[in-house]
Amino acid sequence: MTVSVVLNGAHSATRVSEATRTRIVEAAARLRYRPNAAARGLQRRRMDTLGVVAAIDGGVPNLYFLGILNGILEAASARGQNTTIFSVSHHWAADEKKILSFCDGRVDGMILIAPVLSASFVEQLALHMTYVTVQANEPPKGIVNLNVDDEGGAYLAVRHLIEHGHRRIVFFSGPAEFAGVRERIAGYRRALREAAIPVEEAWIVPGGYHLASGRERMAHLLDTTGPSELPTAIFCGNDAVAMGCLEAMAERNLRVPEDFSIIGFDDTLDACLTSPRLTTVAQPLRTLGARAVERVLALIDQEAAGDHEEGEAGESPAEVAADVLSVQLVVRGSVGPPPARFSVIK
Amino acid sequence: MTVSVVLNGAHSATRVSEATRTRIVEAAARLRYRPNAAARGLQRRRMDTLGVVAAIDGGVPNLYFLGILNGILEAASARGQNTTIFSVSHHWAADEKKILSFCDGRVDGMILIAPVLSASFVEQLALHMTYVTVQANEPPKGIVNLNVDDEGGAYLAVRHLIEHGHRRIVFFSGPAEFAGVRERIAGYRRALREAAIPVEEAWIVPGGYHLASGRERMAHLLDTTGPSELPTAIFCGNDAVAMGCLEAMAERNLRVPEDFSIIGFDDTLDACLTSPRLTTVAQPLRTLGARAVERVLALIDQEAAGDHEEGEAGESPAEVAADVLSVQLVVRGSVGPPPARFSVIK
DNA sequence: CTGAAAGCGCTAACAG
DNA sequence: CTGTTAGCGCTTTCAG
Repeated sequence: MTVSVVLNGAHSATRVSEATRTRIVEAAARLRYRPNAAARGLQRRRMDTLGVVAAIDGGVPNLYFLGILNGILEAASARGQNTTIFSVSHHWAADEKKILSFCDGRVDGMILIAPVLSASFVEQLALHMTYVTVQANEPPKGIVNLNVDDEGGAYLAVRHLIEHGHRRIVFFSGPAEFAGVRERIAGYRRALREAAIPVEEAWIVPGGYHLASGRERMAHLLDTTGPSELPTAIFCGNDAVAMGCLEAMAERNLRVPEDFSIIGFDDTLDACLTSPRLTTVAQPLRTLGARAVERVLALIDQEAAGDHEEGEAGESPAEVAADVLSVQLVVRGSVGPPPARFSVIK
Repeated sequence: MTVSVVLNGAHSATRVSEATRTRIVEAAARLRYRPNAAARGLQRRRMDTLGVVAAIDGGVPNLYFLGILNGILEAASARGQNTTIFSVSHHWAADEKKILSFCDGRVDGMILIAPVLSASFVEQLALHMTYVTVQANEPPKGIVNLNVDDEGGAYLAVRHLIEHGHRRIVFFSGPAEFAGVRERIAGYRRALREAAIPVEEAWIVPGGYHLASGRERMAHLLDTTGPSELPTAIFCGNDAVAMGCLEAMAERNLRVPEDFSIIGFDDTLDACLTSPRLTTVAQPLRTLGARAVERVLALIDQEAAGDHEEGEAGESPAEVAADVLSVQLVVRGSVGPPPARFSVIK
């Protein structure tokens, strides 16, 4: 009907007389007319909705997720898109079917946050849904994966320590299967190598990315190492681990940064709540989310266009934003010079 | 077609022969058939999706929201519902139009989290959408509003302080227009009254619910009050404010709980990250979210049923779960006896 | 400039 | 037991 035309804003060539226009608008108001999203979606083959798939619920508030989500929400809303959240367990493999079941046209595209992907799943999902990943463990070939510069961040952190005179630096790393863990180790190695400090393999300590793990590793280190063998600084794989370290030290009346320097990773907001406030490497979480939105939307549009005119492909592959975002060192109060108990080796 | 019947699980009386059933299932698999949510929604008048409206983005990660969201996500998913998030600015009034525009059938119901509602908006929204609120500033008549026992929580907190021997207790309260602020003040008064401690009106200090406000209020208190006039304990309107207090004190080398006892409210997870860990009043955030889901869903079902058979109304108003959830005191390390500098007044 | 007609993918009622 | 029919509310040609 004419109604559709006027209610959706003038449709190009078709102009409507002012008389009927107001008549329609009034009627709509009187009838409390609301357009129906389902019907519109059915017709337009577009729901204007993005799906976010993430393992939100780690028992612990997932600040990391919240940061990205804020970026997504903001960007999506700015482009008139809704956002629906699919929360999965941390066992991605167990929830693959569930995710697939969301491929029923209720969202136009998906953003998978820090997914643990299997090759077969990637393939299946691609069949039914256009999607991008953020910090996937194994960036699947052919899928857009947004990432941060883990290697560079770790390098920055460790170099910061070295510049303060530290040479005995332990790295409390993360679970091997997680995204970015390998890269952070590489950055740690590079910084040491550059300073001609030999890498002590035993000082790269793997463990979980949670507070308890940080506390345990620190406690273990403190309890089993002779005073002269202790490191002077700890580079922690994330902020939670760093906070665990802080706790373990507090329990033993050790001070930061006087007795040990501590540096974290992520800059989730709890980093400024510790005492002393944590020096850490900030990830651009919001930007990550916003960028993810841009990228899926681009894919969706491209696909929609492709349906109509198969040509015009590869129109601007040069314009795509980089998929690796840079990180930033945030200097706060948890790093100082090495304690006097060690002579600073020149 | 028969297809619909078999793909949706046996439809009561209509049984399908095993032969055609497998034929259909196979064909579906071969064709990579996916049902279409929009079409189904259009027909069933039900999207199986809930909307969550909240002001998520306070610049600061909103742990409060995240807690509720987790509860919602879990409960919704358990009942086969999706969740889409509508993020609004903190100026609810400015976003009323936006919220209304989401009433287009894409969600079957809404949960408004800590909304600031105007009477006219409540009315309008009710016209187009079934919804419940969580901790609305002014629980609108006739709308389900979930709440926690703010009064009781404050009472618990202050009594805890009193039991430790404190009698000089300042309350760093919240913004007057926020939900629960009045109630917490009432709880504070009740606890004091019960202990026959006169209420010093100047000790109920209003202010924002953020860290900086806590720091400022504490600094101001410390800087403008003679030592003999100082309180021995601070009851903070939320955890962020408590953390601000902690910071202000740390800056002056004051210790907790030796010099002052501090108690918070919310138990957002950062409460255990402070040093000492914060004694606080825990809100059942997850439960709040889960309960909200139950309630909207019940309303939606009821409404859907009402369309068919107008009767049978008021079938079980007694069964509805209470709308006020109880809170719990979480004792950690930030409360101790009053400092020796004050004699404990009997 | 306006309205009639077709159809998006699905479900529900009803004949074969 | 199976297939046909008629919309759900909207958009989009395409004739009046």
